[in-house]
Amino acid sequence: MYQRPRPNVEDEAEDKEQRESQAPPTRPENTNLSSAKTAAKPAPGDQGVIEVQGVYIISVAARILDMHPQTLRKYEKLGLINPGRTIGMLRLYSIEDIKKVQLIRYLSDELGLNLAGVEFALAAFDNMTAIKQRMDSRLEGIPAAQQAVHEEMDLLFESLNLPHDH
Amino acid sequence: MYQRPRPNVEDEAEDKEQRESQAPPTRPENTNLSSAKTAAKPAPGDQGVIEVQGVYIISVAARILDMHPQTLRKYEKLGLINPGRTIGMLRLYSIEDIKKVQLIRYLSDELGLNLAGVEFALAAFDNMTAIKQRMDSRLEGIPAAQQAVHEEMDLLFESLNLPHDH
DNA sequence: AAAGTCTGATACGTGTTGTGTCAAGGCATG
DNA sequence: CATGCCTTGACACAACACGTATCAGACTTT
Repeated sequence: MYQRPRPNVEDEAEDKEQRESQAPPTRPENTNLSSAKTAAKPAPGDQGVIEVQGVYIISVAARILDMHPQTLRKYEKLGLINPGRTIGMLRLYSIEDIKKVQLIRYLSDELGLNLAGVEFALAAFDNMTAIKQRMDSRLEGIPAAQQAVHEEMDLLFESLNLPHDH
Repeated sequence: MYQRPRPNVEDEAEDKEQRESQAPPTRPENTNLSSAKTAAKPAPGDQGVIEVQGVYIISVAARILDMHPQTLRKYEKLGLINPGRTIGMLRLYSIEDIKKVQLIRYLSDELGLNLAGVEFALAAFDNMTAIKQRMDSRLEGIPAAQQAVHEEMDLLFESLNLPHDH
């Protein structure tokens, strides 16, 4: 019933990367817990290179979202989200991950989409965002055209009934 | 579970029209069967104004599509399709209606979307098509910009895994 | 008049979805 | 090292969605 994820418009560029999950997660090179578990403010000695702003393990993320941890694991298995990992393979949910789950819940609960539909919609958003940027850079020297494209693409996003962000 | 249809980007323009079904169908002014039922080629005396190319009653449409008539009625009740009517309120399926049902079936069977997802996808296609045209007309004097927008929007359509047409 | 369609309702089998639980093992921390 | 939370994988269950099917009573078409 479930299909492989749709071809992404960004594919021609980066190709060596993680292909929006679907492949089993791999152990990261360097991360450990002990600064996560609750909102991990950057350690005083940090050089600000990694810049972790808020990272939660699954139990905390589930409590924040008021969802079952198994649901989050299921979403990840289906490729809908892609949280980071500690060296010990613990899932680490960033603010963006949390927001994405909230978007998924909106699409599912409010619009009535099933998970295949959510996958489709997320891919559509990503592709629309990418295309918008591509058009923007292709119209570099023509500010009037950039303006028109911006306005119309924003209209398009609004027409898809999104809550606010993304 | 089901929401009202999303706001359409074309709304600001035509507003008196049929709002993509959802309202109960009304009796048309002038149509009768007798040239439909099988592919109705235009009668010899036709002035070519109406230009009916192929119109089928529900039983024939269901046979063509290899689907149950109840399924077609259900799609219409949900606002996914909007076939014409005879004066006697018999449904008349045009070639475009048939194609739309085939698209619905593709989205449902192949991509696994439920009907809410199909509604979302169809609305997305319509809005994308409308936005593309609006951008095109706004970029009238700038062929280079029109070219870029056309190419990128076509890319976007491709990325949504459509079969071919639409 | 016969055949087919209309609307509206009800029903049923199958599949999806969120949630829940279990087992066996690994990591973090006191 | 013991405790607690995490990991993966599997299985289960209630509620719901969907396509199909059927019925009744009225209307349309030929």
